[in-house]
Amino acid sequence: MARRAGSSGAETAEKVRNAALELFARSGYAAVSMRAIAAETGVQAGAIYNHFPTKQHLLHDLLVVHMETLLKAWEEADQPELEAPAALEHFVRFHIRYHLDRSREVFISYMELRSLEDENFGVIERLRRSYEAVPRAILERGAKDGSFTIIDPQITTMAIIAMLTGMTTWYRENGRLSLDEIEAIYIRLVKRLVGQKEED
Amino acid sequence: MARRAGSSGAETAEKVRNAALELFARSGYAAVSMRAIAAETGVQAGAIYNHFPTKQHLLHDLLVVHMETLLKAWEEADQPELEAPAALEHFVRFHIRYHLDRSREVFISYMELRSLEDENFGVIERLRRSYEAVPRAILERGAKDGSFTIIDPQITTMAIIAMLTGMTTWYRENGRLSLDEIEAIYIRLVKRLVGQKEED
Amino acid sequence: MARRAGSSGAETAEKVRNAALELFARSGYAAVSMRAIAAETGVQAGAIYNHFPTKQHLLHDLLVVHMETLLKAWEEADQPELEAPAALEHFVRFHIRYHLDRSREVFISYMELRSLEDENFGVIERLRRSYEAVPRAILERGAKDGSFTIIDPQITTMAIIAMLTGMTTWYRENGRLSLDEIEAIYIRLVKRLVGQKEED
Amino acid sequence: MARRAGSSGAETAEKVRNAALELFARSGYAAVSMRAIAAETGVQAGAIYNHFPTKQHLLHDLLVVHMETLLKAWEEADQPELEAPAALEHFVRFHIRYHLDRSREVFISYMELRSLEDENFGVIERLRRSYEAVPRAILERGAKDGSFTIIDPQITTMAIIAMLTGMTTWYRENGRLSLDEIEAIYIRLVKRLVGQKEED
DNA sequence: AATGAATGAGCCTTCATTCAT
DNA sequence: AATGAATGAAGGCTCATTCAT
Repeated sequence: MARRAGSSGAETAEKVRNAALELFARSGYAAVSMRAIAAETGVQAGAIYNHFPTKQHLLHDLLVVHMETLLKAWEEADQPELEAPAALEHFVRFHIRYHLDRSREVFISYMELRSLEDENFGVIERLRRSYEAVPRAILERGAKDGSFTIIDPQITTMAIIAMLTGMTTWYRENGRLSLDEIEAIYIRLVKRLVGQKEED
Repeated sequence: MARRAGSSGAETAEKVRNAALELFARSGYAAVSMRAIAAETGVQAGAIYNHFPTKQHLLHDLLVVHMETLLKAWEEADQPELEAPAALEHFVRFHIRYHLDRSREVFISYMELRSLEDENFGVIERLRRSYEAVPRAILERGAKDGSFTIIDPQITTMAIIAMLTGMTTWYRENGRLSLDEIEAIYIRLVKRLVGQKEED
Repeated sequence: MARRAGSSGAETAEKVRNAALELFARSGYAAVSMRAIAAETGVQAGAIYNHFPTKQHLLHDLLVVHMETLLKAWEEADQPELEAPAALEHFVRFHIRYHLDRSREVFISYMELRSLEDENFGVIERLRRSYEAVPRAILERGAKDGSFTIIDPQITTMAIIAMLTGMTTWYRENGRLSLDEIEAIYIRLVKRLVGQKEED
Repeated sequence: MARRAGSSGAETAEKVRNAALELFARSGYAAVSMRAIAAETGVQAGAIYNHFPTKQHLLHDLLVVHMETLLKAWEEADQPELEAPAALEHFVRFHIRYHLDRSREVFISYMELRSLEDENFGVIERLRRSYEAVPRAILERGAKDGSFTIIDPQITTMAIIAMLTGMTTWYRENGRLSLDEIEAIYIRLVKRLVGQKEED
């Protein structure tokens, strides 16, 4: 049998991307075989190669798309007119929601950097830096206008990102706290980190 | 030739453990072959099986030893008589130093949990919980005696650990800040997270 | 898009034949993929199957066409009225020129016989025998009329063909000797093989 | 099962070489799979890699060993004190006997040069030139001392080698002529090519 | 007549593991 | 306790071929 009626290229590529995302997140890039991805996608392994030239390209593609989507999502969410405190809160909300929706992407984009070959690694690394620049800029703005008392902008940025992203590790839909509650707590924790007085 | 003069069993086991640690940390469990570990150790692959029954056991062994050593190290470092604020500072220092010294163990103990088969997974997970109980207990002590204003002990614990451990990701020996400086910054950040007034 | 404007069926079949010829000669039948032939032709692999039912048919077609063209070319070149010595010289000239022009066909017709499935093999083998009969008949004619002193017609025939065909292995356009010079030398060598006195 | 009692490394390597030789000669390098070689050898495909790092190395090894054995065999057979005519006859006998004994090696050493990667190709090409230098030197010696009347030493050399080697293509043990008879015929043909008077 | 997507088999190679030595 | 050779299963990828479009 060749192509089944009704299947289209773009559709398969998307299904492959999804299957790979799920499996890479669950078991790690190296532990997932092309055959496993194919099985999850509902095609033979060879068919994947009509859409991605190598397994490495597939990972790269996943990571690039994730980072670019993240950056674009922020661009759209960004409200540049906000003062630093409101901007920071806005960013935290955005980051939590976005990363929870895409926990698999987040996970592999942190875990599988080492699985990328050199050149691909650089591309992703640069995109990631772009994203880290977002909270950092807010921190520096708040530091300048006196609304924050930052200890060290660079380290505080990394601390905030690590703290927020760590959430994807343990968050469960039916846990003790609702997402809204968790979000509220994290916002307060971040305010403390940047030395902003709490109103409550 | 069987055994090379001067090599003893325990010595080889240790060299294997070291090689595996290094390689797992660099490339991930699934991406590292027994042959690669053997090559790094200076023996043939078959020889590893005189010391570890399977690759999975080797990983398990590494993680158990790491977690147990960490717990034992804390037991020795622990100064139960300290008040909560001093105890927290003590813990932060301990955690940073210990984790920086063993960044490879830390890394794989976070990354390769998923590579563990079910039973082994449980063992490590329990040990990890034991360690997380340490800062959590300090937080709760400080909350009770009024020296901290904790928002949520559970989340704050996870936040602190994520924040501190994240450091292993970007710390470089010759970076902008010395280890002492970084440590001092992190201590201040942690104090903020627990709502402790800064003396300085 | 289906067919590109300006391309016609017969045209594509010819381009495929040419590409296959080139690639089979360079790398061998088994080492050349239909995709490679398609790429060289400027179409997708599937398109080849509109012109040749299988890869094996393509090879067969190439060899049959080559042998038939060769035989037909000889039929046209043949000058039956020539005496044996002149006929032999005529044949040598013909063989060298023809084989040099079609070195790729010659090469694969000698190399890829083994890649042919049984039935196809027989067809080509028979055509080849027909061609070998040409010099052999000349030799026997010359032997009978006393102009040659043949040691053994069969072996001498094979020796002449091997000798002449070997040329395609090392001949280079810009070598030490021109084609005319090489031809002259080979004619003299062949005359020696058949025991014909040299006039020069 | 690991190793079967009684099997040794060198033994297996030799069996692999033999199987590969046979199969490469019969079907060509590209058409023969490692599995096929393994099956013929009586091991699993993976076992071959204990002896040869890649399929390409296996081919290269086969060709190098063949050419070196050939050169060494000639060194031992060579009788430098012989006059050119006797030396040539000696060489022809040697070449025919040796090439008939090793027709598979001869065949692939001519056919599979193109299957060698560049560097490997160079090694074999050089060895081959060394061998071609042998008859050429004899021809030049005989030309100088007047026992031969060579038309062109280079081309005559190639012609002789092509003629003799072509024999491996059609020789059958139970053919019309015995090996001794064929040999005698070829010696006479070669003498004609070098312009030596026949005594008989 | 051509494309693009798919299949199912097969390829070279590597792997965890075993075992005679 | 180590080597070296082997197994059997898999892994990434390619291939000849098919077929809906």
